[in-house]
Amino acid sequence: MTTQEERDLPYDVFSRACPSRGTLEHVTGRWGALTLGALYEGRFRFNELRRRVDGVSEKMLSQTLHALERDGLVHREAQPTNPPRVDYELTPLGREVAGRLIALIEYLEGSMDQVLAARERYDGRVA
Amino acid sequence: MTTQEERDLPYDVFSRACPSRGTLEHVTGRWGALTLGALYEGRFRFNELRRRVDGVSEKMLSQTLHALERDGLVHREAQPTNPPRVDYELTPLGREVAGRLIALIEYLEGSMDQVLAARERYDGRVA
DNA sequence: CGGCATCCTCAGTGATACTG
DNA sequence: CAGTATCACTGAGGATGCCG
Repeated sequence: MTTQEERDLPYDVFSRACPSRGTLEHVTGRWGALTLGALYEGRFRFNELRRRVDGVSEKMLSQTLHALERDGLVHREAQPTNPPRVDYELTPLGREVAGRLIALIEYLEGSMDQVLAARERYDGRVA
Repeated sequence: MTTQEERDLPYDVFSRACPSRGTLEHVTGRWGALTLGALYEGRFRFNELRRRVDGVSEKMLSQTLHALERDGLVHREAQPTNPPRVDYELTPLGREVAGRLIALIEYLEGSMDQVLAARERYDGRVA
């Protein structure tokens, strides 16, 4: 078995100081994951995204998009028209990352029956 | 292209009310992701885990493990000895989930050069 | 429409102490 | 060793208002 110590990668997310941990949090964070998931479907304007990611506030979506853009996962394209039009889409890198995230999300969605059953068992034992 | 509306799954994480969103947050949350990642390597005792997940507090690790156990992703095995000995390991379901998470993490770790470069470009444009 | 600035709150988090 | 309990604090995040 490969232990963590043996991995010895340049960017080890298990280390507190590694920048990869920050990026992982942008990607997997509450709104990051959902935003990437939504963008995996295509290219969207700000308010379209906002509607797709149910519950996200304007501020958090804006903040999330900035973080992802800075990390090179999302491309922002603004047209200086009036009214302004801004489109967001994944970069090739973002697409790779989002793809893996989607695999996780879809597996989880498909396993919710198991999860819910486990919860009932757990709560039954504790209660 | 498959739009979100067309998916129409029983558990849609994009919906605010869906329980899958809660589980996704347990899995991808700050400590959840790292804990699952660590447990993917094998079976560990509480304090062993604590050392592997750099920076996690006792309280947060405990809380994280409880949430993952409740969701049926982690199995907890306590021996009523003295001193007490408790081992944690992934369930089969947890192993599937963690595997997909690992794929994401490792891709991200391997792409950090790109990410860091993107950040410099971004910061350069803004500054 | 697509934001940014501000204020405010409370839930997530860490530190500390204690227990079986 | 493997936690639980308590407290204090920070910052994530929501609400509101304004602007190009």
